[in-house]
Amino acid sequence: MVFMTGPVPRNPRRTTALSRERIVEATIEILDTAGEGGLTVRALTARLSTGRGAIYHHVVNKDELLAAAADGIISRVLAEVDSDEDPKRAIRTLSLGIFQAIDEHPWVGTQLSREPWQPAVVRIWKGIGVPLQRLGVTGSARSDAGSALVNYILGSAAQHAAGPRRVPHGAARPEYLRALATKWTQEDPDPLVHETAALLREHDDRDQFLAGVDIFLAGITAHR
Amino acid sequence: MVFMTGPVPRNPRRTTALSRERIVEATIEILDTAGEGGLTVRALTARLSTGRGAIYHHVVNKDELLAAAADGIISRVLAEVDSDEDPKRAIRTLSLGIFQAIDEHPWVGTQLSREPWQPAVVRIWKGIGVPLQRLGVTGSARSDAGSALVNYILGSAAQHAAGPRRVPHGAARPEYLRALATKWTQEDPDPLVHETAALLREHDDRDQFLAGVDIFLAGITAHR
DNA sequence: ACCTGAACACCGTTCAAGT
DNA sequence: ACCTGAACACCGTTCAAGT
Repeated sequence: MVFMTGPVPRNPRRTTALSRERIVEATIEILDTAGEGGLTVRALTARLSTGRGAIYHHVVNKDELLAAAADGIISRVLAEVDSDEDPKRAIRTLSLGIFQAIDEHPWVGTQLSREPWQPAVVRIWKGIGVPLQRLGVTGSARSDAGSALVNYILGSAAQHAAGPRRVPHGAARPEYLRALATKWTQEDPDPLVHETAALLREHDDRDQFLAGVDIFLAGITAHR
Repeated sequence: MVFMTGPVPRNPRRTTALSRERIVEATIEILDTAGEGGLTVRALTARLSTGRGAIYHHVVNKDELLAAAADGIISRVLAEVDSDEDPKRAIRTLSLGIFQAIDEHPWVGTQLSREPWQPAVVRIWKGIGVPLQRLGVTGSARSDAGSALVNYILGSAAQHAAGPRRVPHGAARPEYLRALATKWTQEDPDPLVHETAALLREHDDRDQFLAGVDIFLAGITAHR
């Protein structure tokens, strides 16, 4: 005979105590595997084997959670950039690092466009500001140059995260781009659209992103 | 004595029939007055004096509604740009027009970053492509330049819509920027951060945006 | 102090029933 | 064909009750 004082709990109890770090870690795991739509307080508390209200003891709301998760990714990227490098090279390395991080974690691209003064974005401003200074750009010229670069990076990141990133580089990709190009040319007889559509078929997002960074660097130098 | 066959309907019946145009119009009105958070299917159908399911006869879902509303704003902006103008001037006019539209309708800034091939974004690509062509930029150089400019514009728009735009240019603004600058300098002893914070106090988002467009134009010319 | 999970006040979308 | 509004399957957040 079996004595039971209540229903068997569905989730085994945690072995480690809850903490902000553990919660953010689990948030990143869910975002990476299930995407932004998959991040719900219910999914998060299920994974952490805890009650729904528990996370509100460590974090004020879901927005703070997303900002903390994005900062977790971005701070790792920035930690890898060598600050002794040639300034232009440092800017290219930094930009590409952010681009690649967003390619791997598309939800970061969306998140960075949501709140300009969240920790991750301030980190990027600073990461761009240092090499610009070493490039000899000072005062309001540095503000302008920094703002231009940061907004370009964040804009490319968001567009890439929402679009081509979702299509793998494998078999499905050329098909997807061809369908898109066909749709454009059917809707619009303009030869400009036709030429753009043709280029779209063989373009690479990463290369195009880096070309944009170089246009910027050229403009900053010419501007002086 | 009064005969009633049922409860009095809470909303008076519409005088005009429902249509996609009327629905998009009402969507823009709600977004402008109540913001993105205020746009719910319930609020929309209440304003249109109809049942919740009615809009699904004209529109597939809420995403399509947001994309159509954004396209309504952007197409008006692009219609005003004079295509006979000097190409560089046309690019500045177009960029500023989009920036100002997003300053007035911040929800557009958020929406444009959500889906790269929505009608409003394709319209912007084309609007930038034409003057670039007239500037003598062709082939993959035009792809690169166009992508750089569009991503810069959309990135600036999203950041502006989410941030300083929310603070009016009146009395509250200097206070807000001073508080932000103070927060930065307290958290970080780096002199670079201090200098940036000082510049932040007196910076103007619109001017900084235009300075970025000029850096781009300089870079495109230098790049050639 | 920290955690639990039911309850609350919402969502977008569907669909049988009406006109 | 178009519309209605109840019903469905979710949300994020709160809070009394437990340990």
